[in-house]
Amino acid sequence: MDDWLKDSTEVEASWVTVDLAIFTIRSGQLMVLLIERGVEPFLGRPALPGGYVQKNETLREGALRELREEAGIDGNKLHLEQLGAYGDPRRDPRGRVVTIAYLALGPDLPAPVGGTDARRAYWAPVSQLEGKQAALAFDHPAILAEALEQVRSKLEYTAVATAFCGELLTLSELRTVYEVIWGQQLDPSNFRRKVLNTTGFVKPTGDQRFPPTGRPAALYRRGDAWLLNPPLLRGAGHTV
Amino acid sequence: MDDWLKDSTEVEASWVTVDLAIFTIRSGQLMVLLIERGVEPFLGRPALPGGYVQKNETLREGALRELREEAGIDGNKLHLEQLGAYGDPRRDPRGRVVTIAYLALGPDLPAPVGGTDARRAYWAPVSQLEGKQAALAFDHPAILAEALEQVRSKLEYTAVATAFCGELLTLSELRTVYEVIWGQQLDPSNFRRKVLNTTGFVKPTGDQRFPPTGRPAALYRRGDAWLLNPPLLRGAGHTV
DNA sequence: AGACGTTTAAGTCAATGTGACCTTTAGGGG
DNA sequence: CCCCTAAAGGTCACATTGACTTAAACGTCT
Repeated sequence: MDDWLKDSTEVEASWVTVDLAIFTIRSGQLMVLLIERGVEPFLGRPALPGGYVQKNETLREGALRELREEAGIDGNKLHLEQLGAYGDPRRDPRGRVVTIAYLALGPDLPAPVGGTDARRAYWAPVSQLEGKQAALAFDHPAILAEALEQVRSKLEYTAVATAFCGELLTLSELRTVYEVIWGQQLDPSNFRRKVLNTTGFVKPTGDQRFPPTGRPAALYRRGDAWLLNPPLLRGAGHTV
Repeated sequence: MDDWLKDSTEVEASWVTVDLAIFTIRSGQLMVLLIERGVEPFLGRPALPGGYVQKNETLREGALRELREEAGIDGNKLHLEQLGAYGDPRRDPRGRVVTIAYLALGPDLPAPVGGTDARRAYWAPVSQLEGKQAALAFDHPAILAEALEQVRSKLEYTAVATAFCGELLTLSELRTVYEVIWGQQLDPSNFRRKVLNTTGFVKPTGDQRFPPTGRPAALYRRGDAWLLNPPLLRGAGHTV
């Protein structure tokens, strides 16, 4: 890169990486995808998957590539949005590394495979990680915390909850997403009323799904609306 | 920086900058601070203020420094939050430049002075910029658009509106912030009821302010609450 | 001093949304 | 056929909202 770009000796080039906070719901728990680092620094420590942004790719393309390489996940199937940039000069012992964190949400995803820089990849329950600041490498505890708050908050104001469900979903499934992520029970009847009265949240397909026991559930598809108006607030009420 | 960092020849170092979308309200209009570029590329074109992140400073510290250098504004007085990272490899003709956009909001700020890379700095009414995609340099039209949507949305769910007011504020001032940014009139009486019923939005001081005409207005201070529960939604209703 | 204009403050009321709870419906299995 | 279970649909008191009206507290003008 040309040196005339710099207008001060205090400026230096940086490495730019993307890190991914990938969430899914498995066996009734909110899970985040972690890797065990196969290279220094933090060799052997758990971390969020990620890697260097390459030449000629956008940040989002880099995130999609790492999603495929490190987690073996096809990014077209899930929701991907930028979370923010983390650039504390001391966040990486190797030097100035600015990372762009991405948030990815998907339905029950396949068991991941290890990638290039990772010994192995696995789903970790979020409940076991919260509070344990020391576990993850780099500033990944902070990134994970912000990602979690982002998810919990976006459930209220957007239809992002459908990203955790498959193409066809029942209202029970959707309600379970909220219950797992908010850690609080919701009234099934009121939830149904709220969702169906919010235009564009879900649209009926006419089909049904037959659970092992109980009345069959109507199947829905994601609607066109993204912002929920009015929002679906997590009130203090009804924590069982 | 050590070369062993790179794990692929496809990886390259990047320049990292911060760009600022600084908003204030002046003469009943939402204004954004623009500079006229004094260097290539886009020489002479209007742009958001910004510059390179220096060694040993965090991204936020870089944003605060640019705020001071390019706009002559003390960052301690205003609200500063990160908006997101923009890293399309074609966004800067000089090469790979990843910029971290920051959003800054403040009460009626002083007339700005030009800085190092800027011929001059000035407040531009947002209403004159919206839609005119060609005016701003780089991808700053997109950054400005996202910043605006962020502000409009955050007014609903957070107490960020107080950032546009001074330390002491009246409910009319606060309502005007909403009206200017949303471009829609609000019912004074209902607005008052909503704000005062939201615990922690504002707290009374006991003092009064005497306008040139009319009944004196009670003075309030910012409250402790950041998230508004329930939110203050901009319904379709009451557009004058 | 008193009437007036202006702005803040407070009150009314119908319509709507919410939380808690109950009843009915439609399956599968003993 | 009855029981269990989960979905679907309904009830009702209560809180919130939007539109509107009324009262209070200034400065100013006559």
